[in-house]
Amino acid sequence: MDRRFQEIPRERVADRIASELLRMISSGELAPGERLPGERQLADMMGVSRVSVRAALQQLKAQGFVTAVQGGGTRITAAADQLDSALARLVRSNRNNLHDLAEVRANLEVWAARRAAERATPEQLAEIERCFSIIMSPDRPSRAKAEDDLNFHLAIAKASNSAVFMHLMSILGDILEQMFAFHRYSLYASPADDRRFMEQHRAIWAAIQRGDGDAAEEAMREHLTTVLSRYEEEKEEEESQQAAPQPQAAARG
Amino acid sequence: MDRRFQEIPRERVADRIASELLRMISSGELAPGERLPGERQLADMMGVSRVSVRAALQQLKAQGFVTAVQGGGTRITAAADQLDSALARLVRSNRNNLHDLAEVRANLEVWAARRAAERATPEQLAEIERCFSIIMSPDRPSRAKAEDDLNFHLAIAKASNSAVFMHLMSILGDILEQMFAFHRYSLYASPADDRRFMEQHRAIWAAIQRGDGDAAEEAMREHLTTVLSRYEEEKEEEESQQAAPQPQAAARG
DNA sequence: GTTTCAAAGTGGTCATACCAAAAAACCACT
DNA sequence: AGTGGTTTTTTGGTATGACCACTTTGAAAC
Repeated sequence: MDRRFQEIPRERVADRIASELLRMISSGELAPGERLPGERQLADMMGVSRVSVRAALQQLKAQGFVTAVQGGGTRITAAADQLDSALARLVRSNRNNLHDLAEVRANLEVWAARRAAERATPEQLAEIERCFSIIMSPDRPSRAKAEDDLNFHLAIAKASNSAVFMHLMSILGDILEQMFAFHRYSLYASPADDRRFMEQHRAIWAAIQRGDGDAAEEAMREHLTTVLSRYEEEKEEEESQQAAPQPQAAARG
Repeated sequence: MDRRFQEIPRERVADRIASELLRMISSGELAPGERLPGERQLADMMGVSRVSVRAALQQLKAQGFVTAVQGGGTRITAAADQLDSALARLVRSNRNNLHDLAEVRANLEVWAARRAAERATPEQLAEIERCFSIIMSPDRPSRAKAEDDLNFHLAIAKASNSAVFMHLMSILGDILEQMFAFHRYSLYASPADDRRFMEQHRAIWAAIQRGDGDAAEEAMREHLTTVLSRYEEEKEEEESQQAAPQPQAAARG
């Protein structure tokens, strides 16, 4: 009962391993969806037995951080899987939600851009620059454009150094990707838009590179506003073709 | 290869054991505090290996249902006061994530304020006004302040008319509430702050009321910036004291 | 370029042994 | 009886090695 002599928390090996892995996850060192080394290799690297590694993984599995499939390896649970199929269902049930989701994501990305400008490590800056140079190179196949662009934004997201943000983004990102793929939205239509986007990307990168949080935030905001407006246009076109009622949004105006 | 007679997804032994034990616990067959049979005996009774029993117990331990102490046996944990969200665990594992989460939430709320100003229905406006009048009334018991304030923000969130946003907020809100309660953060400390918050709330409400999205966004941004800065101060204070007593719920359990 | 299929890799389970800590049994001695 | 110390037993924790079932992968065959 005497609190003065608190016992040493006899550190169990398995707990130690679990903590370490959890640290890697929460620090973003291990990204959602990423497959971590096999149990044998992990045990070897950490200098412990496979039993202990399994015990640690058992804990993390029970808490939903990782998902193991027999023969397939163990992966960091994509937050979307465990957190929110509900959100995906929500979006699928009402297309207006897709637009909301895109707006929400835009807001988060603006925040991430500022954080990246303020906190990115040299390595992360290098990665952003690499992605940037890719999307700025001319004559890249248009098929890869969307993916390259996504990588650029993803690099910035990682540079925000926020595990919370990364997990939220993985939720929103998965859903958005599904939805956009489903509806076959083709952004970046005109060459004019393309040039404009490139210019905006350059501004974002420049701001982050010189660590200017305000500028990064503003540049990202402008970029996403443009993107969203393009999406709006496509949406309106599509809706004019096939009538889609809009129940809510009783505008006052 | 006839899929019709495909076997049930091969239930893992450990999971089967865990389920059985959990059933006994939840049915009261195993009372809280009761010591359950040793791992060897358990394995023998169930006709499985001790490894599988241990894997099952590892899961239950990770979820807080049982507590094992070396040499002392494994006992049913009294009350499993566990909050279950992957994001919550993420935040609990690293306190820096809490701040990130608060910032993310702030960004979303700013967005919601604008939407509310632009799209709120008359009924929703009335609800916001009701909540507003409550938090503006003097001499309300300080115990209810936090809750009233939350209701005000919640009314605005609802007025954004976005299911996606509401869903995300419900996730973030739950976590933040639990985290703040756990760390015993007491915002709204000084009367000066209190007055300032009231003024900011008034500005937010005024902007929404007249349908001014820009002003609503700006007012909410300013408000949350203030709140976050207060949180920063408390965080620094606490960290300077360092000796945080940390009650029962610490991860080690 | 596909399809097929066997080898490699991975998680899941088992058996055995040993270690460390707690609990229980035992044994003095007062 | 009761107290304190010692020994023995029980219990959870870890290590090793082996095997199984499944997935992945890549080379062979088409």
